[in-house]
Amino acid sequence: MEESERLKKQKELIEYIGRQNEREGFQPVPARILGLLMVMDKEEYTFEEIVEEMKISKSSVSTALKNLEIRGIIEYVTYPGDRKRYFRFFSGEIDGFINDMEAKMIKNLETIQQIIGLKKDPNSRNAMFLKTISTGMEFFIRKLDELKIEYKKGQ
Amino acid sequence: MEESERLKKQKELIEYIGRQNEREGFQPVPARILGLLMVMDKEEYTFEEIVEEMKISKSSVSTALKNLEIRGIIEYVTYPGDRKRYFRFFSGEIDGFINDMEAKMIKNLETIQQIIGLKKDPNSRNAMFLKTISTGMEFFIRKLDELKIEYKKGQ
DNA sequence: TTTTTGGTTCGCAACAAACAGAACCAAATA
DNA sequence: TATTTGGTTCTGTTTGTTGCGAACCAAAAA
Repeated sequence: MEESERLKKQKELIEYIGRQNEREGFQPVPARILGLLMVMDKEEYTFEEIVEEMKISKSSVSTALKNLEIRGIIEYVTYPGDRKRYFRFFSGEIDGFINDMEAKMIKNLETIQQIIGLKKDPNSRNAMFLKTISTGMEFFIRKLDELKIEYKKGQ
Repeated sequence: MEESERLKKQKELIEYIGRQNEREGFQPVPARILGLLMVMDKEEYTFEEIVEEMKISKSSVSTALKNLEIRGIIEYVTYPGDRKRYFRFFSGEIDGFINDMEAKMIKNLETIQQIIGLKKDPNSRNAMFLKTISTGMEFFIRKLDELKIEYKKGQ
């Protein structure tokens, strides 16, 4: 692939990732900055460089970076004798990814069990449905834990 | 637990589920209606009943119900000689839940692989990170498929 | 001490989302 | 045929979100 072609595709991918991230609850600006830091060949950007590259105001970039950092999605490093901060993508382990998923499932499971616990008739249509779902979720959560161990060993 | 106490807890749970659902991208009104249909002992509500119970305008209820139905989260039934529609929670199988999760993972995986494919230096920090994540995700996706089969057999 | 650098914070304007009210409509009933 | 029922659709208001510019600030450099 030609250089210019590759660059163009990278830019498109940033925009695509931006939209994906928006669906995950990110605001437009952080969503795209995250894309930038993941996709480009240059993997460490200063504040100023992000402002220029994305043509976003300083204030928005400032807010966005803080936001992403607090969430633990990016980090910054500094170099001796250089006051600038260099922002980069912070790769969580796959574990983090799976744990998030699991945490969500567990939260859902707890809610479902609360619903069941509050039903007058434990054999009502919804109660039965929810019990089935609950059992299934318990199964998958248990297995997910096993998989995490299996994966770690395999490494 | 006393009846009135139970009812109060159910109402609180509806509000809680409402907030949870909002985080998943639902608007406030559909989010809470869904809670209502899951939690209450009365498991089939007419349009009019929802309007009264939730104190929401007809227009909002109308939009919300359509919304929830299109997403396949609720359904309605009718009874002969009764023009009203009775809305109720539509329980997807646990499979649906897992499939959603898997679909998301696959989409993420594809994006990650695109990023890697567009890197100039395939050994850059981010490229290496992303490869690790990618491998991990492939492992979990594969295993998830196996688990689905195992679970079905077990039933 | 003054200026520059590398940002942060505040207030506001533009825009988008959410909801209510009212008008509307088709099917059933009187 | 006229009215009621069970909703739907349209429009305007309210509310919330986003992002900018400008003012600001602390640390470093001049």
